[in-house]
Amino acid sequence: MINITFPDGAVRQYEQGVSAHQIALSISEGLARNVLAAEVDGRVIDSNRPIESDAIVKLLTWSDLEGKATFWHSSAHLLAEALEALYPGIQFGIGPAVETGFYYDVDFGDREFSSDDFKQIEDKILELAKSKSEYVRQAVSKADAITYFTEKGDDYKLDLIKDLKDGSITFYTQGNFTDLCRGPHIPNTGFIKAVKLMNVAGAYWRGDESRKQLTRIYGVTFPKQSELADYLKMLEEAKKRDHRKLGKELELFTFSEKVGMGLPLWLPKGAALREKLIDFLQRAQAKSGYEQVATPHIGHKNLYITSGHYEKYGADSFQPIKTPQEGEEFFLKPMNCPHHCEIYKSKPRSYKDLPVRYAEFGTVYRYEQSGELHGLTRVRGFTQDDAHLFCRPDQVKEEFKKVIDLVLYVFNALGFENYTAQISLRDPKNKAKYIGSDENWRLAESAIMEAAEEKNLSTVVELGEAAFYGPKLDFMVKDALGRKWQLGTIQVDYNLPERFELEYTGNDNLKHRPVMIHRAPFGSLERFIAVLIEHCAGEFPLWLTPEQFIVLPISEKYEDYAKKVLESINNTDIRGLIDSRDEKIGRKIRDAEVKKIPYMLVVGEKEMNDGIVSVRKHGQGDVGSMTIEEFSDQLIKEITV
RNA sequence: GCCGAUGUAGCUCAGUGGUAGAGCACUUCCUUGGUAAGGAAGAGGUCAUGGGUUCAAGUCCCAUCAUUGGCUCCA
Repeated sequence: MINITFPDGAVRQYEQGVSAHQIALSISEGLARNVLAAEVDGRVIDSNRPIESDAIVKLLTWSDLEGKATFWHSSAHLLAEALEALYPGIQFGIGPAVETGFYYDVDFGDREFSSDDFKQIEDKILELAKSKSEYVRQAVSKADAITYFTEKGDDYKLDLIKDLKDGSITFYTQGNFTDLCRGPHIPNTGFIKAVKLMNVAGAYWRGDESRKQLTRIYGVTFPKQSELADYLKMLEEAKKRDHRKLGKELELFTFSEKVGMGLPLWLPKGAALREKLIDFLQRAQAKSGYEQVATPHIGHKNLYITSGHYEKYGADSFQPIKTPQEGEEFFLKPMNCPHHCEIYKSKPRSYKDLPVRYAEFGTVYRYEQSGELHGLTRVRGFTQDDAHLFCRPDQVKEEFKKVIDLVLYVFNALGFENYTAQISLRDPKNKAKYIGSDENWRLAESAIMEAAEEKNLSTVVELGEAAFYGPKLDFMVKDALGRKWQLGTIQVDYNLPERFELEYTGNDNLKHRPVMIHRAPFGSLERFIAVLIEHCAGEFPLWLTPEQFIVLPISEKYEDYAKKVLESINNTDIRGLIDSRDEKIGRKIRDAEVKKIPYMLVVGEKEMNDGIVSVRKHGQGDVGSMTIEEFSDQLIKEITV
């Protein structure tokens, strides 16, 4: 007998070699029907694999992340079986589960393939699923594996096997399809009740741009038809929040082919939003000892040679602007740091002066590949809420912690709760990619880790994600479609001070090198606003909304009173407008609701006589009447909270 | 940059090789109203651009540009 410990701590005894399925069956038949796989001592295995010794066992169902992943991985195999049945002779790359669903990379050879073929494949998948074929695991020798895929003619699988150790190779077979696979899998294909192929995309074999591009087919499956329906509905809802759609509808920004791709044009309401965000952050920064600076949009080539950016990005950037006479070359500024370094250098510094904090809403230009551009989240011209802190080595951690506080203040004020913090460190196996000494990197990396820990941030550490000049701490937020975006960033930099030969005089009367910290709580205004739009579905916090209230006169006769209301409320902190169109009140209300204007003030005979306004709140309806002053006071109060 | 999809009025979109369409928005007129769309008329188009096939192309083919879903990239 062996002891099986459950997640709740309960321990039960079973025969040696018992399977997760049998364990489930001993608890209830319903559970057994739903078990997809099992986590045994932290490792996920098939539910029919024998458990030979004492173990901690978690039965995995659809409600577990690992259960879903197993389900989708098995679905990928089923997709492959369907594809092979429909298009004999095609070759397969890899087919893993992803965050939502799965994909399979396929080499169709000369065959054309497009999403028009989805229906046929989906039908085939459902047909195969109905046969309830078991997923059968089989350990094979490396030689046998090679023989099998050589006969089958699948070069990609052979490429994968090449890197595998003999004795660790397993095949999984369901129906007529056998795949090289570590597993685990669900018991049989019958669990898969609903399928939807989502899209088709190109993907390089092993993610390498120089290798062949395969056709990647994305899909998602569910154990119930209704879950698929819910999922599709959720996607529809998410689409409604897309910042590109809302940006257009709310007249925040636009793009013009003539101006150029990836270069956003801010419309009046969008520009107002930007101004408010800038003002908000500048106030917070002023309190934290930042000073505003301003620098030009271009910089001399030598500036970027000094900074190292020319060597690293020169060829992949916007190409230089040349002067007609002297043959000088200037680059559009891709970042503000070199300029700020020169500002630091403009006079001698004492240790008593540090830290120095230079902030600038600096617009920068980067040549992003055309395929990377995406709404406001990836653009070629954008404004960073940039600042550079120059401090003594002993001040790094303290400054870092202050910046973390500032970022969290911003997130809190704008209602971002679901962020993750990522510490990006150097790839220890590829040190050539980075500028700077090992010692400097070690110092920088430990400063970030310690500051994050002392601020109780929950972080994930990613190796190889650091910038070439230093490690960083990034704050990531998810958009409406579940895509992760990096917002705030804090980066320690021991390299630029070196390259620019920045120094300060210490209390020992010797020259010392300051440490530089780059930081941007928003990341960029463009990306931040994009994520903000999706986060709040276009219903911004009242203080940020470009149009906070609208006066709706019942008819032309009350136009003058409406103007009086507008003028007595409008001040620098509150902005409103009048809808003086020749339309009925119902129509004006509808249009104001669609525009998501927070407050609607209906004025007619009654209001004019009593000097009041009838207030309607967006999404809530009529909230009663009050005097103009009462409304104004309430608004100011709401904005300052 | 690569693979796929898309491109028709300001917006959202119909359009089956044979005279370019709808709804909303816009302009004018009627209407002067009480909490989510009052009525009528009008104006608005090089069907992304450039080639080709055809008696005839928004429609079929090719190229280019842009948008878009991914891949690679993101100082």
